[in-house]
Amino acid sequence: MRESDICEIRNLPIFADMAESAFARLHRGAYVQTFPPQVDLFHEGEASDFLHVLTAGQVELFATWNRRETTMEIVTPVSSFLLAATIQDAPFLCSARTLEKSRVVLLPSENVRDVFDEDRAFARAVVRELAASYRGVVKSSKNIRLRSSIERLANYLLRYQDLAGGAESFALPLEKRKIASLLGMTPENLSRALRTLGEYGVQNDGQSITICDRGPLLRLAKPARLIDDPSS
Amino acid sequence: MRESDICEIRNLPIFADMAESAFARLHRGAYVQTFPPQVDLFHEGEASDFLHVLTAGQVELFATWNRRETTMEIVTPVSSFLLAATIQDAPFLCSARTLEKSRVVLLPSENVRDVFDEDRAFARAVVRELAASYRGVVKSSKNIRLRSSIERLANYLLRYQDLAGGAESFALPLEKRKIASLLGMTPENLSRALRTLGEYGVQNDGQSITICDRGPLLRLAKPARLIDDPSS
DNA sequence: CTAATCTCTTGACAATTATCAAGTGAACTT
DNA sequence: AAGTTCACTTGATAATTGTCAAGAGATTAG
Repeated sequence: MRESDICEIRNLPIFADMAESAFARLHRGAYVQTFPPQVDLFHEGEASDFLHVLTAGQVELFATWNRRETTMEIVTPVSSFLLAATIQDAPFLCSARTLEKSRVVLLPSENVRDVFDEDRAFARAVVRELAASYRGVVKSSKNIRLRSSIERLANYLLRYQDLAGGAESFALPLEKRKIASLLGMTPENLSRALRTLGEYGVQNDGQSITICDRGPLLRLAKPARLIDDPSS
Repeated sequence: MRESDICEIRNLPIFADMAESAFARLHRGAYVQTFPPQVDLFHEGEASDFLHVLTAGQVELFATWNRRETTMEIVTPVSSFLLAATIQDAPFLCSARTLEKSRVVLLPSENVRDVFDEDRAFARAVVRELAASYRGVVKSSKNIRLRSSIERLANYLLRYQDLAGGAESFALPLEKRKIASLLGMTPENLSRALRTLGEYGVQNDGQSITICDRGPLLRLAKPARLIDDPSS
C-alpha cells in the first residue's frame, strides 16, 4: 500500500482518531486495487474477507432475486463500505460493480475485528459509522414504503440541487437508468415522471436538470428531515 | 428496577458477556415501565434518551409521512431496540406503540455510550447487534424492492410456518392489517392475495393458516437465504 | 466513415396496487 | 341483551407501475 493511499483513508472519520500503532496493525496486509468501469467486485453471498474503502471512482451496490435487479446504494469516495458484513464475518447481502474507473483499499476483515477490540477510538468510530449506515437504510426504506415513484424522484432532484450548491441548473450524478433503479422504478417510468415534473417547474435535457421555481416541486416532494436529511 | 428484570435482560446476547461492574453501571438509573395495549411509546423525531429493551408483550415500530403510515418492524421479547439512535444520540426515525400489554426496560443512553468505552465485551456485543440490525433492514429493503406483494406474503407465510415448528396449520402472529402494513400493502390487497394463494395450497380462516402442500407455494415464493434467513 | 451498440424516449397495453363504498361477523360496551 | 365498534372481506373503479416494441440520438468499435 502506498503512502498516499494510507494518508487518504486516514482522514476518514472511521480512522481519524485511532492510535498510529492501531492504524498500522489495521492496514497490515492491506492492498489497493484499481478497476476499470463496469467490473464486478464481488457477488452477494460471498464471504467478506476485506473491509472496502473507495478512494476514487464510483461503485454500485445492487441486489438480485429471481432475475430481477435493484440498485441499493451508490458509493462515492472517500467512504468505506461492507462494514456490517465485515463485523459479523457474514456473507455480503449485495453485489458490487464499478461504474467508473475506481480505486479500492482492502483492509483484512480480521484486522478490523482485532483492532476494534484494542483501540477504543476505533471502536467508537466503527459503531458510529455503523449506526449512521443503519439509519441511512431505514431512511431509504421509509422513502420506498411511504412515497410514490414521482415523489421519490422529486425529492431526489431537490437533494441533488442542494448538493450542487443550489444552482438552478445542475447535472445528474448518474445515468438515468441507475437513478431509476435506485429509486425503485423502471427507466421508462423515470422518463415519463421527468416529463410530468415539467408541470412542477423541472426542465430536463439529457443529463441536465433545471428547476426554475422550487415552490411547486417542494409542495409535491414534501421533503422530511427524517427521510431526506443524511445528517440527522 | 427489580431483580427479575435485571436477570431477564442480562441473558440477552448484547449484555451476556460484559463484566458485572459494567452491567451495574449500565443499569444505574434504569427503570421499567408497563404499558397497556395501543399506547404510543414515543414519536419519530424525538430525542432518544434511553435504550429500550422489550421484556414482555409486543411493540410496533412505524413511520409516517404525509398522512401515510407504514409498519417498519415488530419487536418481540426479549430484544433491544433503538440501538442506532442511542449510539448516535440522534432523534428516532420511527415511532413506537404497544400492540399488547408490554413491559419495557429503559437504560439511559448516556450509560450505554459510556460503558461502550469501558467494557470490551459490551462494545463487541453492541457492534454485532447493530450489524445484525443493519443487515435485517437491508434484507427487508431487498424484500420490498425485488418482490411483488403476493411474493412477499408467500414468503411471510412460509417463514411463520417454519417458526411454528413446521405444522400444517398455524396462527398468524399479528392482526392482518398489521401484516399488510409490514408487507407494504393495503388490508384489502392482503385479503385478495390470501384468496389467490388458495391456488397455491394455502387455506385461510380468520387467524388460522393451513398450508397443505408447500411445493406450489415454495415455487412462487422462491425464498432466498440473503433475504429471508434472519440468521445469515 | 460506417456499422453496431446502447441509452433514452414514446406509445400501446397489461399487471399490480390503491381507493372508495358497502356489507358481514366478531368482540366489546353499556 | 342490544347497540356499537372495528377488523375483515368483497366489488367496482381508478391510479400507479411495469412490459413490450419501436425509433431517435449519442457513443463506440472497427
